[in-house]
Amino acid sequence: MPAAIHPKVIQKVRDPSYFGLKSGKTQKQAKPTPWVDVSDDDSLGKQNGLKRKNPNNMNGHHEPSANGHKKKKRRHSLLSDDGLQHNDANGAGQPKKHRINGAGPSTPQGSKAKAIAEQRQQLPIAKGRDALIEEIRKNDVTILLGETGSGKTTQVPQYILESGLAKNGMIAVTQPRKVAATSLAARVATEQNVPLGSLVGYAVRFDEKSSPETRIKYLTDGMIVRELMSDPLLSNYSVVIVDEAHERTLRTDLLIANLKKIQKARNNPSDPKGKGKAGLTNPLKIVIMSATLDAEKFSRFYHNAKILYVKGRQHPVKIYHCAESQLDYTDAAMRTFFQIHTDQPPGDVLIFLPGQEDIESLQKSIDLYAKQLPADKLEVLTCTMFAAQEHSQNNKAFLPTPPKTRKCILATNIAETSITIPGIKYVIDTGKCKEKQYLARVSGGGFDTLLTRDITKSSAMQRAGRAGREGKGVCFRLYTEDAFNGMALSAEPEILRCSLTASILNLKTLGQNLEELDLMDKPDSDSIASALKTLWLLGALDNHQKLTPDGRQMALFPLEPQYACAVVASKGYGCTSEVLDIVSVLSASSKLFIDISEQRDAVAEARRKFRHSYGDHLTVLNAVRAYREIAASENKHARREWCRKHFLNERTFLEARDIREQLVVTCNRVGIDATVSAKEDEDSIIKSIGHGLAGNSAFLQPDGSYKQTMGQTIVKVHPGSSLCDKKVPAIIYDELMYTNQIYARGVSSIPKSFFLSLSAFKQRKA
DNA sequence: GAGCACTGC
Repeated sequence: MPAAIHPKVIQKVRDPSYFGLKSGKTQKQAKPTPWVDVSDDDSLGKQNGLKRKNPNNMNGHHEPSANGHKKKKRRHSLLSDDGLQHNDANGAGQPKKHRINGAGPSTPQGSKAKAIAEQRQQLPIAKGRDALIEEIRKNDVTILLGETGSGKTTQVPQYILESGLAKNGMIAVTQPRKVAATSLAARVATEQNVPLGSLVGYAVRFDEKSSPETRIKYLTDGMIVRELMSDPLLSNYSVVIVDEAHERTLRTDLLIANLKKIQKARNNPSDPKGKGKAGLTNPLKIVIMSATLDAEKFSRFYHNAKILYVKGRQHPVKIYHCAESQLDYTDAAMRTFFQIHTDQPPGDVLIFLPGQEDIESLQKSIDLYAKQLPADKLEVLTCTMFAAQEHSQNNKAFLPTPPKTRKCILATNIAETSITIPGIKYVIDTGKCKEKQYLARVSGGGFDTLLTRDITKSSAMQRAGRAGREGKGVCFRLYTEDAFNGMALSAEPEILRCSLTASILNLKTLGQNLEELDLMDKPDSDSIASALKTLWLLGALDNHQKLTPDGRQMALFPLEPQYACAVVASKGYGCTSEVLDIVSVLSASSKLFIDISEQRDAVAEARRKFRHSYGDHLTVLNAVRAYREIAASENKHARREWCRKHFLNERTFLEARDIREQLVVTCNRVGIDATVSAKEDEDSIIKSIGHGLAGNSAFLQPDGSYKQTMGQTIVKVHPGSSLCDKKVPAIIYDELMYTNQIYARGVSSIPKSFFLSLSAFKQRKA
């Protein structure tokens, strides 16, 4: 047995005959196929809602198989002569549904871009254009339920613009992700035949292309929530389109709640906060766009707003479920892959797995077995894809598949929404994902968990859909149909499973209290109490939960409140420059230190060069300083090489540089001199950070463990930390993460006496 | 002594 193989792989590897590969020649599998076909040939994927003929299928309160029957009847009763579906007979409690396909022609733009105009007209939504505009004209709030490929995100803003519905302001289209906002804006600018940034623009963090002529603006949900802080009525916009609302990101939820408030104020002339006070003459139109499932919930939230439905364009995907549940999903995935490989026509395979560890071990198993395939078979090329992996590695999945080869991509959720890989014909869905969940604890400040769990129905549908982007596809689910039916409909909204500290701080600057806000889903009181306590500890709120002057400053920084607090505190310690260096790296989206499992020793060796005896925060500072020195003297290529050699992620440095610039601007605004440097006074730097992380601290116990200062939890220093194995009297940490144990990550040593001075400091303030 | 899905300002 090859010595290089990871022990976990050996455990998973079986006799090749297990899936029908024997001594160089292929044969029908020895084992009966474990799959049960649940879709009939004429309506592929119907039961899973991938090719929905009935919009009501998507409300998902019933099991998919039962659903078709029950609701079909209702749908027919909704049909009327004008080609729209009216839902008048269904009682007041039910939201109204209209089908907008099949009405009215649309007007092509300009004669030059004829091809583009034709393309636009081909989109499923084009037929419903006039009906859609009419509904938006008549109603303050419209819910648009559009499937993948309907064209809603690019077309609806243009229809609204062309119809003159947004005469008095811009049309905002919000997106949860930056890439979506920028690329959609570029696409729509092309369709309008204008330069990007003129009539059509976008605004995302670090990047904005817009001008006074901009009428359609794509922006991230985070961006518009920030805008809310300086313009609480969003007076620049006359239409706000919330796209991908079903994802229920924290920021989308806050936006949706505020939009309700804003609309009431702006559309009601007698409201003192509305027309009169703000001098606004333009009422606000809201369009909520959702891909699946939760449309009725949005409708209920907005006083039973009408739901419009538009069909998508997606190739049929045939779905197979396992006959029995699988104990080992990586092993099942491997058997399924080779079944596809031996029995099915050419086409690339995408396997969804929960995390990096599974991906790497499965890749090894597949590669090992692929070598034993008979020569007349297609070659197997495996690619991996996960967030922590270098970009260049992730991008390999996009390269065209070489001739006589079948590509097998092993990916996490990254391939579910964020990235679309072309050429996928087969999807293997393990039914598992990892999800971060915040466990609020009023004492000790709560911690994150990151555990493998079952996916949701909408996630399963999304994964299957990845096989039908370019043609007919097949999806193999490594779980039974019963298991599918038992899955939750969609993921819990983010607001129910993350720390609310930052949101509460931001809302406070708007004079709002989260617990009083009319939210679609309200977080539990523990979560709110824990966040309020943290903000009080940071000195952002006083004893009456009122925003302090420091808190007002903290809210202006695009940082976690803990780090914003550290920046504000750094003014008193004279080390703002260094604190900015550290917090900008810590708030970058990817980690600075790269871990490559095969090169563990080399990684540890390289890391030693930056290691600081105080711990991880000053280790980061050392790395930043070293990079800055290299960057000053070396060219781009040498910089990249230096980063590679030291297992540092250069993209993190570059992103941190952008963040730092933004923080400097904020510092200047609130009167903090960002150039003040502590030079070698490292104690000051740690103390500044300590102000932010005072709630995240633990003392060494006589038995050598660390116990929280604010709670009873025993925490372990994460093995990736520079302080792992070191015993120091007191530590502060960036976060607690529960995986197998409760680990403190991003750990620094701090003098115990600091906490005494801190409480004195707090009393002085109170 | 052991491991980490994905976003956003």
